[in-house]
Amino acid sequence: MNLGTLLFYFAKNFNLNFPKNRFDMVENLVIVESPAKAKTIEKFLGKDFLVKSSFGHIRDLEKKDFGIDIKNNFTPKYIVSTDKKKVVTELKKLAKEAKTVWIASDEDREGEAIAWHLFEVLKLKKENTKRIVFHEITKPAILKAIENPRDIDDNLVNAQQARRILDRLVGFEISPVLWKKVKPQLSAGRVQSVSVRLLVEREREIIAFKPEAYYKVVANFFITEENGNQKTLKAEYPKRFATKEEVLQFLESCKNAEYKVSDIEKKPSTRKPAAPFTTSTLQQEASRKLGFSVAQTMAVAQRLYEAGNITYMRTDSVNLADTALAAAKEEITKRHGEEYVKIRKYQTKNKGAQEAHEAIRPTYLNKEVISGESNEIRLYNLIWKRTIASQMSDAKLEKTNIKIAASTNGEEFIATGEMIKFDGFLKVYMESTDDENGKQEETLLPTVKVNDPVTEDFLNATQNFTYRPPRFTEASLVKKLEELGIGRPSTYAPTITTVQNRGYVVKESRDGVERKYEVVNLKENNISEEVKTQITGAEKRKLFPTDIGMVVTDFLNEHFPNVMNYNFTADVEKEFDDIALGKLIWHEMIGKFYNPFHENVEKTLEHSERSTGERILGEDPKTGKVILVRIGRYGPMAQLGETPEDKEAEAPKFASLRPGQHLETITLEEAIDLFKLPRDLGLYEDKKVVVAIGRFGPYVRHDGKFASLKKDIDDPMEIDLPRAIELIEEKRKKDREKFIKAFDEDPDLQILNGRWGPYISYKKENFRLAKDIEDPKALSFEDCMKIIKEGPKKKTTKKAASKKTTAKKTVTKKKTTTTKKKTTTTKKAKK
DNA sequence: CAGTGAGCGAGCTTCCGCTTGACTT
Repeated sequence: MNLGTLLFYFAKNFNLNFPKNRFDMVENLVIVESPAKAKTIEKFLGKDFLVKSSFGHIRDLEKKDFGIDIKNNFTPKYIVSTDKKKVVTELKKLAKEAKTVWIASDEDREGEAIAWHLFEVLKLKKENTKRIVFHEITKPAILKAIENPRDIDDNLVNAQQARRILDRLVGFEISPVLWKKVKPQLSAGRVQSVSVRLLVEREREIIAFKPEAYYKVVANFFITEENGNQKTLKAEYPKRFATKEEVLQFLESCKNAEYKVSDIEKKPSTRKPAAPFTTSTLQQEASRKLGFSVAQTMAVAQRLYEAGNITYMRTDSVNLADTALAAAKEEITKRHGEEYVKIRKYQTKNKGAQEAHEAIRPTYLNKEVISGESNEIRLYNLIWKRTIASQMSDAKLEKTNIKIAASTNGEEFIATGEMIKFDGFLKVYMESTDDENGKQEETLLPTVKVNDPVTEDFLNATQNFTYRPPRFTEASLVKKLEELGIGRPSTYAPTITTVQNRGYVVKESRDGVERKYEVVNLKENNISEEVKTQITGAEKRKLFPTDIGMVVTDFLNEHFPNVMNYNFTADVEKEFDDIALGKLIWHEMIGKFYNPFHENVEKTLEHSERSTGERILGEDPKTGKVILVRIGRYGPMAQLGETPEDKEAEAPKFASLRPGQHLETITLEEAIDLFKLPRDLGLYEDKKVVVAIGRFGPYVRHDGKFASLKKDIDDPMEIDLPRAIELIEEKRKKDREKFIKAFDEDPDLQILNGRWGPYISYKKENFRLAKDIEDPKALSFEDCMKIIKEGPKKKTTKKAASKKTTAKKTVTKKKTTTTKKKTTTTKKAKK
């Protein structure tokens, strides 16, 4: 070790641990939940306080035997989570040395439980342990908290234990029922199952929806203002027509009409700014305005939080600290003037809210722009605007209706416009809506008086269709869950991931379909008709329930209606509140739920049928055999012929459903088509060419080799022999190019061309070539062996882990997808 | 990488909430 490294080593340790851990005994140890919070608080408290974090919960129920002694008043068995052992050891040591331990976990049910677990696990003593709480990370709030310590609230802790145990019981008792009755590896839970139910019910409403046509009439007028300016005025006829006959009749009655302004109405109105962000509203707005997924929003917000730019991002509170209110007032006054300031205290409307934190806001409101990655800048900007706007004056608007009457039939058209009299908060921020069609635009109306004449330009009646209920986006599902009081800020994003991982839900974009609509015009007393086309039903990044999601939901609805009830969470929350108040004993509450629940589980296991979502579509016209669809071992499938009782009989034929086909909507004709494959196309080079659909989509097979059909270009039902030969030849060419070099020294060693460029293949392991290698053909045998030896060491352990039995295949698959996700986030972080 | 859908049985899966840390096909 040279002098430089020694000095560095010394300096590093001196700064971090030296004064507090080694020489001076720690006077005060403060434990919070989040490390970023610890850093901030340490600054406020000064030298006598060491602030550490528990990284959330440190213990959880054991997984074996539910971690609950059911027969013994549901006594929980907790164990320190493996990833928390290190933290616990460190905290234990520090707590032993400290004179006073301050437990400053959040002031809510979970926070109180964390405090209690810490007390138990760290073997703290009552005399020198103090429980403190604060809702905002400001110096006055922290100092005030230190002055007002209290004891751990056992009732609140019990409420949390009841919550935890209930969730474990529900999840771990119902999931195994699904493994037996539907499919292994499935899951059910108080939150996830209801989330899927929302999607399933909405999907069925959409399937059942029949659009109804109606006609809307719009008129375009010319008008000359007093100063001589000619303006156009667009007005709508307030009534809708159901049929074209009525439209024609109405337009006929408008022929030769003269028009004049018959009435002007002016209505003042005000608009208020939206409350500061909570987790759920941030996710919604970031989705609407920035196109973020909820997970993405949380990841970006986490980075902003860790950099000290915003307050905590998992919160259900709309409250702002007084210091923030004062800063907002100052900022707004400075930027826009005093008349734009209106300090407001918002109150949460959500019943389940626990409000342990502040709303999400910039730490320093005078910082309008931060430095960082582009998504961080954008999200911060959104938070800054929303926070500032929340403390600004109402916008004052004036809504104007101008009515225009036709001389022939006395009917009136209405032109509406909105004028902003005072912009107020609109100067900074405008909340978006989920409404897909209703994009309103500010329209400025011309200046007119009653009885002013107007001239007709044209009238047109456009055929419209009633719109089906919208599908959920991630963010709108979160909004709905929050309204129902289901889930917490820390679980919204993970819940959406879970239901997708279980295969209950997919997030997809789907193309719309063309639809024709009619337009009837009246211009210069001539009625003409035209037919136009529009695209309808297109979806962008929406959540769709899968067939398995639907089957599981139906099964759970039938057998566990109590848990699937949208009010279940709200109802048990009331009881948790009573436990927290000391009015109810937690294990009695759990017992009351559990006994009938468990009986139901047993009954279901014993008596209920296996659930496959089977639907009989009809008969195959060729063979007369039944055609049905159901969920099979490998997913949704169609079956031709009964499952035979005795083994002598002819076995049924099977075919997987194609992407986009669903158990509930597939027609008999579509199912019959599925059995038209495999198709024999003929001979090529004296060998059969067959087209079929496999696990990876449609393909042609020839001479033992496979070539995929081109997506969106080739149709397995239509493809002919010449095209198939084209694909086979293309595949052959690709295979030839794949091979770069082999070696006489060792036949196991090859250089190949892959999807990610050239790579070395050696005994079934692949090694990437460094980017600076220009000509892989020039590599010698020794060069390759060197690359193999220097290849990533960790990889071997990874490989070993994934080389388990085939039964584990799905598990390893899941693992690789999560690691993929992780790498993309780290990549982003680096940028 | 490519036509699976039977049945047996071992051993596994699974919940919600609180936090952050990770390593390459």
